[in-house]
Amino acid sequence: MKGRRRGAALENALLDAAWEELAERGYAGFTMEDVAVRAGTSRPVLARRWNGKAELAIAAIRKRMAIAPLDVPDRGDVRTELLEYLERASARAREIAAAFTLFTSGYFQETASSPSDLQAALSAGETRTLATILDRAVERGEIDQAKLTGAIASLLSDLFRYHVIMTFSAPPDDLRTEWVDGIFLPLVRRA
Amino acid sequence: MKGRRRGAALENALLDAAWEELAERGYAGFTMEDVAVRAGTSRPVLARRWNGKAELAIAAIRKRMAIAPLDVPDRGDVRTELLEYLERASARAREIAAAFTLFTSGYFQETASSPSDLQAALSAGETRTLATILDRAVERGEIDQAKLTGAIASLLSDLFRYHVIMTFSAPPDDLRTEWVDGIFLPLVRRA
DNA sequence: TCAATAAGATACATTTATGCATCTTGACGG
DNA sequence: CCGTCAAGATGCATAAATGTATCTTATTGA
Repeated sequence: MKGRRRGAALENALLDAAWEELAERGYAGFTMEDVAVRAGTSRPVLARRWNGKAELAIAAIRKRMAIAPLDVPDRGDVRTELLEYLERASARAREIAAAFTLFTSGYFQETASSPSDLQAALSAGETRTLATILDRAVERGEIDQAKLTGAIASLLSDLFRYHVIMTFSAPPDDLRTEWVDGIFLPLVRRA
Repeated sequence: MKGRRRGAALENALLDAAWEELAERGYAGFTMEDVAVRAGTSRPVLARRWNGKAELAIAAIRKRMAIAPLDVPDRGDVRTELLEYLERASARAREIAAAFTLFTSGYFQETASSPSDLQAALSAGETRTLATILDRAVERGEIDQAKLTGAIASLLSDLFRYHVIMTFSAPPDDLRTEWVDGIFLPLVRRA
């Protein structure tokens, strides 16, 4: 027996339990009951804090996303920064996959939103980070502004997310390197 | 009153109704009851043919995928063939999105498969089509075999599917053209 | 030390989807 | 023309999940 938890300590334990359930079973198999059991408590405790499973799931994902900030500092070199960006994003692969099951599993049918809204809602910081890296690279003269069309500017994050969504896991190191050296940089490098 | 349907005619009507439900609500909101009502019949008629909603949904998607074959004939030019490939694939956007909601909404948790199995199961023909186009292009000497790494060879279909999954709609014409002319061909063109 | 508050347990009603059993009736084949 | 079989309707039992009300008890703060 380790006593009775209260306030923030309890809430953290509840969100952690919710996250583990989400990561293991996806939003489809996500139930308040299972979360309560895993957290060693009962449903009313959850019901007092969140209205329904959707709210709980979002709160759990948000907390988890906040753990690993995605900002990449200026390293003086695009390639280094892009690889670092992909590496950090990879640490969030399971969070992204979990968030995705949320949107395709009925949440979006209530809010009438499509999964791309997830991009705006949860990974706003992610795309901003990439944009910042590319802006710096343009300033340095490493890449050509004119070659940065919309499709190309989002190419790396698109490839990354597609991989995560399809495999439910992070892209391996060598694949990330291939994206950067074999695809992205050749397309935008200054002539 | 248009009389009582039987056999194959009835089965087609059931699968069509199931497909419309899937496309409208996604797998999460997909119920046998709703399908039966839409088809103008009752649940036992469905239960006699399929065991559960997963089987029914898969049958509906399969039937739908079979409508528009994806083979692209030899046009003598890669660019033409790639654009045609993307155009035909676009006609299937809703099918792909619907299939995807199926896999992320609980079906895969029963079968312990990840969404990439969907790729293998449902769009095997799709990737084969692209591979065929690229093989022809290599033979013609239009693109460089050595440049066709794994990530690049699947680049177009990856971009296409990512777009479909995120927006639940087909990529517009100009975006497809940008993928081909602005991204893919520059990467693989013979020096 | 004690009162207030919230954690935790338990029980009940409700909702939603499903499987199955039964029964009537319409359509097709011999 | 009629018998057979399946379509279609209806009802019931079940299972899973949720919301909520109630009650006990541990913990915190005055």
